Amino acid sequence: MVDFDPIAEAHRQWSARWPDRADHMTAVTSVMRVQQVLLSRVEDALKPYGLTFAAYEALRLLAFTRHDSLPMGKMGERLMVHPASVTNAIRKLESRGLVERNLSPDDRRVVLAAITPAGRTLVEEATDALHQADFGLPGLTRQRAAEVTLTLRELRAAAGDA
Amino acid sequence: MVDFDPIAEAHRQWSARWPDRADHMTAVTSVMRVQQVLLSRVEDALKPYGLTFAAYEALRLLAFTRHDSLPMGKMGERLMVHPASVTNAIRKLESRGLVERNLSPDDRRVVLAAITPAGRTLVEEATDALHQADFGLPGLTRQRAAEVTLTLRELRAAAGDA
DNA sequence: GGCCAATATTTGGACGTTAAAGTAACTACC
DNA sequence: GGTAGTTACTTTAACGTCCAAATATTGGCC
Repeated sequence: MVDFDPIAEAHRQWSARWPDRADHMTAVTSVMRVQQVLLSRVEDALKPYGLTFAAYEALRLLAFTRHDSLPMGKMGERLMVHPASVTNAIRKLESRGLVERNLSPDDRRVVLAAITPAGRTLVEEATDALHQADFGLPGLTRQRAAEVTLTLRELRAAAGDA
Repeated sequence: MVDFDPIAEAHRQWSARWPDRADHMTAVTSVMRVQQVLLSRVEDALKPYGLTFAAYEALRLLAFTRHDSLPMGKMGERLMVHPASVTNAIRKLESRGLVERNLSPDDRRVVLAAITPAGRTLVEEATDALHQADFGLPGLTRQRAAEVTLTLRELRAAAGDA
């Protein structure tokens, strides 16, 4: 616990000037902070495996895939990131031998990223670590986690996403 | 609405393998996504003023301050970011004449960042723009925004923050 | 068949964040 | 008073994200 919460303090400041706007501002600030803290927790758990969360997500996605490979573009869609971010993530994974890149035989514009056996082994270990860390949210019940997801889906909708 | 939600799809994948872990994973993923979308919306609104959200927050904080200035370290605490991030943000604002840096007369280790008249003018304009954009959350009621903040405070607590 | 538009990926640049190391200045204590 | 330790800030380096521009390949259409 902290004796001073900057978010609450900011809300106080806004309320004094724009009482009818403070709640939206604080909601946004809260999202930013939760993301920051959660990312930090998750990356702590992944550090022993030399993976960032972005790298982990890419690897995890490939491991889920039926044929262990996916076009770069599809990965960007699933991970909801810019194509350049996928290139960046896959390049590092490839240099560690966790992923391979091959041109698609059907369309040579397409690059297929495929997880290697080493990549599969690592991602399973890393997944165990994340499970043990409860994804940075120890103490949160399953049910509450599901409710949070619903609330955030509403927020995504309000922001024009999904 | 989108015809395919990557977060829901990911939840499906996790549920098939780790039914009792999927909810936490999805909650985390949702936070990351909401942050990404919200940041994008907010920065769209700030773009006409040449401000990023980080720069805006620094400027806004200084404008709230009694004497229009704050030590760099205090800014880092309030904004909940690393000292290096404050240095980075203030350097850019200073180069645009929106902020000044002065050594504290009391303690010459301390750098006081102070908002300039130009900075104050700009931050008020930018604040209006954010208000008009409802901080990227049009359609969300005040009440709902406040509820979201409470939920996120619970999440921060679960993650070990605040 | 041949040219133009659309699609897929990469490259380079700008920004934000953190961790770790370095510099300067203040404080405590013998 | 002089040395040791702490504190404040900056610098450097690594990573992630996005945008805009460049490259390559495919597909449509006259």
